[in-house]
Amino acid sequence: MKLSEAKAEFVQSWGILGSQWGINRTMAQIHALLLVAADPLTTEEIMEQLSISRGNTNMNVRELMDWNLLQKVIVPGERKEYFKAEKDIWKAATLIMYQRKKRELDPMLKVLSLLETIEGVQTDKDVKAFTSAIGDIKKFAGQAEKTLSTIIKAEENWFWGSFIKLFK
Amino acid sequence: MKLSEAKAEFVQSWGILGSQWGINRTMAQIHALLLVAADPLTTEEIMEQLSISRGNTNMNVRELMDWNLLQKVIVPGERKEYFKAEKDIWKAATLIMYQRKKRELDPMLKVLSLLETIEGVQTDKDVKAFTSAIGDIKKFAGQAEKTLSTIIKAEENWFWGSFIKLFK
DNA sequence: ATCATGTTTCAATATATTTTGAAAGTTCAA
DNA sequence: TTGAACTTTCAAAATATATTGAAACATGAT
Repeated sequence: MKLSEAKAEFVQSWGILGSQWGINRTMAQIHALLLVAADPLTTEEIMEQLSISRGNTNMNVRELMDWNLLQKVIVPGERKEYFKAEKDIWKAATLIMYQRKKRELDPMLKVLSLLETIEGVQTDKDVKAFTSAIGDIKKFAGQAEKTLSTIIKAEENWFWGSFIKLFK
Repeated sequence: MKLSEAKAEFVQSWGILGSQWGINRTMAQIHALLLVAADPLTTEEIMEQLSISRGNTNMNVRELMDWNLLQKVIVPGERKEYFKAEKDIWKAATLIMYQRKKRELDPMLKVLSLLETIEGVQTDKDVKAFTSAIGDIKKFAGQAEKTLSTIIKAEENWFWGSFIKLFK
C-alpha cells in the first residue's frame, strides 16, 4: 500500500467513526488529514485533498479550532494561514471528552436534578418507579461526571506542568 | 411539576442525548419511556405516548431488543406483546458500550493494523509522520479496547454470578 | 486610498436520515 | 381453514443535516 492510499483510507475511516459519534464527517476527515500530515496545511490544500468547498472547509476548521483540536500556524513571510492538529492523541481525546461533557452531560445532570422533585405521594407506584429510575440515572451520571473531571484535570496538570517547565 | 410532565421532559432530554450519540431520537425516546415506566407497555401505548407511527415504533423497538436494552414480556392470557427496559442503568451502559465497541472500535483497530505496513523508506519525513501517528492512535485504541473489555467482562461475571446463584 | 490576497458568511441546494401508513405477513383460537 | 388480533415490511414523503459557491468582508503592502 502506498502512502497516499493509506492516508486516504485513514481519512475515510476516521470520517465514518466521527459521524457515528455526532461529529460531522467532514470535520473528522479534516482532523484525520492533519493528524497524519507531516507539516501544517492551508485551507487550499485541505480543499483539494478532500475535494470539498471553501465554505465547508472554513466552517469545519473553525469548529475544530473551537474544540482546540486544531491550531493556526503562522509562517513568517506568508499571508496564508496554516493549520496543524493536536498530535498527542491522549490530549486530543481529553479535549473531545471535555467538549462532550460540557455540551451533553452537564445539561443532562441539570435536567435530572429538576426532575427529582415531582408532586405526588411517594407511595404511588408510578411516582415511585419514576423517582427511583431518575435517582439511579443521576447517580450514574454523577459518577461519570466525576470520573471525566478527574481525567480532564489530570491532563490539565500534565499540560501546565510541561508548560511551566519551559520557564524554569 | 406533575409526573406526566416530568416524564415528558425526561423522554425529550434522553432523546436529544441519544441523537448526539448516533442513536436515533425515537429509539432513545422509547428507551426513556420504558426506563421510567412502572409497568411494561404495549406497542399501542408507546405509539400513543410518543405520537409516532406503528412502523416507526416496531422498527425502533426491534433495534432496542437487538441491543438487549429491551425485553419482551408475555402476559398470560394476552395476545399483545409488552416491552420493558433494562432498569439497571449500569448494565444498560455496559450493553451500549459492547455494541459500540463491536461496531466502531473493533473495525477501526482492523483498519489501523492494515495501515501500519506501508511502502516507502522510514527515513522519509512523510512516511515517518504517518506511521508514527497511526502507531499512536493504535496504541490508544488498543488501550481503550482493553479497558472496555475489562468492564464488559466484569459485568458479565456479575450477571452470570447472580444467575448461577438462583440454582445454588 | 487601492488592490491583491486571503477569509467568512449564508441562502440555495444536495444528501442523508427518519417517519409514515397502508399492505402483507403471522399467529392462534374456534 | 377461517378470520380477528396483532406484527412486520417497505416505498414514498417528510425532516434534518451538510455542502456549495458566490458575494461580502478583512487585512496589509504599496
